[in-house]
Amino acid sequence: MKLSHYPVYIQSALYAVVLALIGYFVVGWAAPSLSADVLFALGLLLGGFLIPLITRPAVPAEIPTTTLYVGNLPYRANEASVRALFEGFGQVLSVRLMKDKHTGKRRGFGFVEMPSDAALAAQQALNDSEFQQRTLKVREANERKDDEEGNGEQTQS
DNA sequence: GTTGAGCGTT
Repeated sequence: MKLSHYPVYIQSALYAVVLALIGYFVVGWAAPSLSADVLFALGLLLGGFLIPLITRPAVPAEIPTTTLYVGNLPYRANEASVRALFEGFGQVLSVRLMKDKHTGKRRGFGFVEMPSDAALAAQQALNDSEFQQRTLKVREANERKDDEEGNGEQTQS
C-alpha cells in the first residue's frame, strides 16, 4: 500500500481531492457565508497550488532505473537474500518476490529494481549464474508500468 | 512439507 508505486496522475488526483476537502473546511470555517460550490472550488484551487509542494518530495529521484526479471529462483529464497545478492552490483531500490495471491506460496520468480547501469552489470553477472544450487535467469523486465530506460527506450505518452 | 516454465502488486 505504497502511494509512490501509483502513477503520478493518480497521486495528484488523490492529493487534489484531499486538499479540496481540506480547503472546503478551511475556507468554510473562515468564510461561512459562502456556498458549498464556491467552497469546493476554492478548496480545489488551494489544493492545486499545494500539489507541487507535496508531490515534489514524493517524487525524489530522477535517476533512470531498470526493473529486472529474476526467474528460476529457489523456493526457499527470501527477499533479503535476493536483495543481498543484487546489492553486490549497486543500489537495490526494490525487491518483489511474487507469490501466489491465494496460497501465499512462492512462485519462484521476482523483480529487482536498480539504477540502469547497476542493473545491466547485475544482469550480465548474475544471469545463468548459480544461486543456492539453482541457475538464475536475469532479464530485463517487461514493462508493466512506468519503467525508465537509460539507453533510448523511453516510454512517453 | 510437495513443484520448476514463467513476466507483477497495491
